[in-house]
Amino acid sequence: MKQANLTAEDWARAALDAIAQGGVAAVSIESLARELKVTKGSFYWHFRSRKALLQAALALWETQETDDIIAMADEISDPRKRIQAVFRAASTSSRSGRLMLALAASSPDPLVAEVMARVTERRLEFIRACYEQLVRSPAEAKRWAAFAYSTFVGSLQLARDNPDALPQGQDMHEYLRLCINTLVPRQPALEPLRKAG
Amino acid sequence: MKQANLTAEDWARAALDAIAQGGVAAVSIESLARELKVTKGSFYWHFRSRKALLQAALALWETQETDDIIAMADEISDPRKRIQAVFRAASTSSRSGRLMLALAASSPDPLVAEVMARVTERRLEFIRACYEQLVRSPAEAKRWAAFAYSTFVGSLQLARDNPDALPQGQDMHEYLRLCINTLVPRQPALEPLRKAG
DNA sequence: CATCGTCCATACGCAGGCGTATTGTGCGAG
DNA sequence: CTCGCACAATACGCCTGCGTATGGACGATG
Repeated sequence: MKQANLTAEDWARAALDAIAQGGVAAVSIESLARELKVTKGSFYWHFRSRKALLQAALALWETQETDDIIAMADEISDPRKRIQAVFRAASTSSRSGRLMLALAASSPDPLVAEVMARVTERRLEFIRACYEQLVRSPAEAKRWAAFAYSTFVGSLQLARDNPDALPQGQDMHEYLRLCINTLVPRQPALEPLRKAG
Repeated sequence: MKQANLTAEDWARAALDAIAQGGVAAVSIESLARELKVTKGSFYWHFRSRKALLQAALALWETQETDDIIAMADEISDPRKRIQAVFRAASTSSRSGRLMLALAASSPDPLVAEVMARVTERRLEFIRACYEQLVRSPAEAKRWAAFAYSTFVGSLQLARDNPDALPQGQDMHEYLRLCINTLVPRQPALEPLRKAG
């Protein structure tokens, strides 16, 4: 009937679920034990401490996240389509977004901060590389990458906290199209004019 | 030498500081008391419970935030300059940004969720009204508003967690200019072409 | 000086979480 | 069968935080 023996990864996955739902602070050994229908005795056989559990959960998240997204996007050669694919992929998985936002929110925790910094760095670098083929200078590519990533993260947050603010259904597609079209320059040398203000 | 008697607002302000630094979970009466050099006895004279403190802090934040920003921006008549002003204002105050992100991260808490939803709603409505004068249809205005607000929130988060990702110093101005120029259509009827992909 | 209200300190009970120590249970190997 | 090991339950001490109860300290007021 039931899976008799738990593994360390089972605990790590449960921890990620808890994080997605209530943040890192919600990762308590005893509450996870209740959810897994066991007691602390089980936990302390698999892990030395709560800190070790968090490290395992973060490691699991890091590999999952990077593997899934980078692998998926690396198969697309056209840089424009690659950016679009990343955008669309991340806009669909709700849990993945919640998880990432919850982790980003726990940046005071140095354990989390280190992993988050590394993951964000890798994602930004990926996007930046896409833009390198679309704009004139490396500095421009960096700016566009930060711009696009910011929009992406912010949209996730808006979708989580104010779902009514993001147009739903058919209009959602229009919204995505607007973002993508705006964030992906059409000619290699296109950048907005500089006479604003 | 010292302000002998604390007020309820002193406690609320301290709570906001704690939230900005460690999230809502970091608001503990006893730690705040330590910081304020008093004991719990003081707190429970001013407030009935921790929940009451959070409510007061949230109320304080809501009025401060809306008053400051809306009042500042309402004096600018040109919708383009108004959007730019909001963007620039929010990009400068570090504490304000941290605070907002910390609150957004605590959306599971229904107390926080309600306030956040209301504040975000008001801000989005403000931006949407600006765009109404810049684009053709109301639906477009809503999309642009969500787009711009997402970029804004995401930039805050990037600035907090990966300050190196956002170009610093002089390049920071370039980044802001890129975002603003891209996010503020120059002619009333301008929207990106629809033949992408 | 006596008294009262305001503001805070002290002391307590209680709950929940971390980590440890000890004990139990099932199962494969010999 | 029994022995040993992987896995889990139980019980404990400790800390931290919430909330309460009660007792000052101190200034205003009469």
